[in-house]
Amino acid sequence: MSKSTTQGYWLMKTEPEVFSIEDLRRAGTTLWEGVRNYQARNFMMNDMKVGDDVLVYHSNANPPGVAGLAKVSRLAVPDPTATQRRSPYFDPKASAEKPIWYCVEVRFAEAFPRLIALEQIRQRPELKDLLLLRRGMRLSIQPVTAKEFAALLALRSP
DNA sequence: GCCAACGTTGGC
DNA sequence: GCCAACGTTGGC
Repeated sequence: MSKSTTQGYWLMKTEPEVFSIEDLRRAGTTLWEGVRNYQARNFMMNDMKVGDDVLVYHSNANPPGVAGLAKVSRLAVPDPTATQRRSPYFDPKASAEKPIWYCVEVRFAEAFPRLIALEQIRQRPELKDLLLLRRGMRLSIQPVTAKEFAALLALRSP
């Protein structure tokens, strides 16, 4: 895959106790630091474009679900935490010359009045193919189709 | 806290 | 390159 010219849609997981949609609201923008999985990194490095829509998903939460929306605001740059010795995301194999890890910047767009709960998503037939619902799916950054994005947004208000 | 499913590591 | 051991993810 490589960067296309069409609108892209993504789902990005975050643990709300670490960084929630409200944290993103306060920050305005943030580098999506700490991704240490090659497949997820490759999505950020190769495919995510400024203006792509991002569903912010709260994982390891009670209940888990999509908490809000963001937009990609900057193309991937080296993840600064990879070379910060005191960061929990420090990777001794990374260096300024060979950063290994990259991250995009995202900008807060909206926090949903109500979480779109995982359980609610499971019940929607039009979302049955969502990667998130696939058994054993742990990928922290996932592509979403335009139809799935629209179907998810339709669930955002009661 | 449990544990299934997955990714990574490292010995061979 | 195989694969067992280990660490992590994340729903429950």
